[in-house]
Amino acid sequence: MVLRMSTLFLRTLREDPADAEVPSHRLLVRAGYIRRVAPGIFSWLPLGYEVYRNVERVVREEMNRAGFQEVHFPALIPREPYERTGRWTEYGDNIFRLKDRKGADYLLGPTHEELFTLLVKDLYSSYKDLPLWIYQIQTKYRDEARPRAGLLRGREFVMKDSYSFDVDDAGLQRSYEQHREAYINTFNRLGLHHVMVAATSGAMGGSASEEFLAPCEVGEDTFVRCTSCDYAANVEAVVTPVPEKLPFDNVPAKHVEDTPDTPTIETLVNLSNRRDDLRRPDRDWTAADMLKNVIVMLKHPDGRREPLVIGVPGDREVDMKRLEAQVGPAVPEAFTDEDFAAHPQLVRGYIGPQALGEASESGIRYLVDPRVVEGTRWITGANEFGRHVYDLVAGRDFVADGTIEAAEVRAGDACPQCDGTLELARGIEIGHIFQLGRKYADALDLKVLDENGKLVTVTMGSYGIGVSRAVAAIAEQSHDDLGLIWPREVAPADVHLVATGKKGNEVFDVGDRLARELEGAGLRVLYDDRQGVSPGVKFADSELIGVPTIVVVGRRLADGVIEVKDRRSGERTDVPLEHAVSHLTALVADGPRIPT
RNA sequence: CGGGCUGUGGCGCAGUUUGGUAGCGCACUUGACUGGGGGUCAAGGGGUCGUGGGUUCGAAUCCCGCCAGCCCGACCA
Repeated sequence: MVLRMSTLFLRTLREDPADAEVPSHRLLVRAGYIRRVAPGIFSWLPLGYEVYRNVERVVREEMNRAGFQEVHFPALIPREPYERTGRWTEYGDNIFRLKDRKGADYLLGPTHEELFTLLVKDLYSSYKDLPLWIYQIQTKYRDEARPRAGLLRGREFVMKDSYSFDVDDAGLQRSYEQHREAYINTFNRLGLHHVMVAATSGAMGGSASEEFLAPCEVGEDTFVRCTSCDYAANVEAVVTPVPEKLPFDNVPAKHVEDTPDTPTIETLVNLSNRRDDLRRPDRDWTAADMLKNVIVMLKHPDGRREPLVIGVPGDREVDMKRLEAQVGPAVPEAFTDEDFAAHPQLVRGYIGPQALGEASESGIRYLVDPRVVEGTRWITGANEFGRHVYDLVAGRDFVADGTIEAAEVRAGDACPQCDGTLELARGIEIGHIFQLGRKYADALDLKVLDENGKLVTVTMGSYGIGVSRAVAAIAEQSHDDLGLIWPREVAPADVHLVATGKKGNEVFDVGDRLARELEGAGLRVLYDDRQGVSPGVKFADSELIGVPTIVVVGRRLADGVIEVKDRRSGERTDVPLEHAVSHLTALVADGPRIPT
């Protein structure tokens, strides 16, 4: 393959597009890989489509190698299957809906669990047919409230989604692990740095799930990793290590105090340390000694509204995303003035555990952070305006209805697996693997006969890789001030051949011949054969476009050499013209050839 | 859905405060020069100034409405 820049459908931009903020978006547009059509919707230009297809090819090859079979579903789907699983409603505004001429409802598929499940149900009915692993590479549609960052969060995007079908949990576990393995291989080949983190399964339902995140500042997901062991988790899924219970024999009995003008934790801490009658003898009180009780209103899918109070140490906020992950499918909403009016026992700013709990008079569910273990000693609201209670001991003076992982996670928090501490980082979600279990099989009645002739519900896994997003993730991880730097496997060409010299100069004849010879040797060549374009422009374009190897046929041709530059390191090597083909062939030997 | 910002040629922007009939850089066309880091000169082509209404002799500019886009947040396998 030789792409000649004199005729290539390409226009590079000298300046950044105004609507692009993140590096991948900026550079992909500037280098002429993609163009925006509408928010979150893009067209691929020739160079971009080369890269896209390379990513797709790697994903496909790795899936096939791991034993998955490729199928292909429509993107335009009738309402009925999604109605049966409840997702026609659950997805809300996030799906594109449309009607056909008869007025029947259709949607553009946001994901395809339903169709896969129904297809398997259509064809299979015996345990002998399982396990089954099938996948597709499909354009997906989601009407995102706010598409952003170019290809990173689009409304139309390409995803590889696969599904495993097993008779039992042990089978699902094997399928899941097989998938994890295939994903690691895939991302390694794509040159994507990635971490696997424990995740919550969110709206997909199911139990175990892990995400593959490409660490990167513009990533939308925050995750933690341990600085000394291999623990890593999405913040939503971080587990707080439960401290040992404390003895409380020496803690004074609880006592209620007047604490005027202490609407915030900070003012309460200050007052407690200032007043002799409240001061702690051994050390100062800190925010971590305060038990902060945050009230929210849970809205359940059936419309029911339920108040919930969450108790967290006063030095931490409640992280709404973590809370949502815990209470799903219910959605936490703010507790309004009317809600307070309806619950007079709750005094805003002075809520304390004594009035809480399902067994209490209020009957309001009270969940605490795992750090609030038996024996811990707290200052907290007295359920009266302007008053707090001191030396309130968990397990002695109050009992919560349970614990909840809703407190914010901070760098330096303890690792749940070892003695180490956690650090925070951001990443782009490039893959997600789920053990779905029987949610969809139940809803769609997918059963097979087991070896005893008994009907059993199939258990499923669902697995996704964002193919178009991966293009952006690679660009995000692999660029510099001058432009993109593609890993060889996905680069739009193996070598970027630049001929530079006066119009009609022999460099163009040599360039033409070299391009043909490289093509003959199986290399993919991007050839800058433009005449009358200054060398500066050509060099700048070659760096912007980001092909890993840049070959210059120019001034040094007089000495019988061409220059070979490594885009990433910037290293240059002079190579005698007669060795050019063998040198370059060896250089890209590890990379892909023209697919046969 | 809330907050902020922005809509002027393909791209990036000035012009709006103070109304006078649209400009700069890049890109594009033609010619000449130049030929190793986005080069120079000359001549060109291309714009419903987001949109609808209003004020005015006259509106990119002032007033009212609407639409769209971007960023932050909410939301989101």
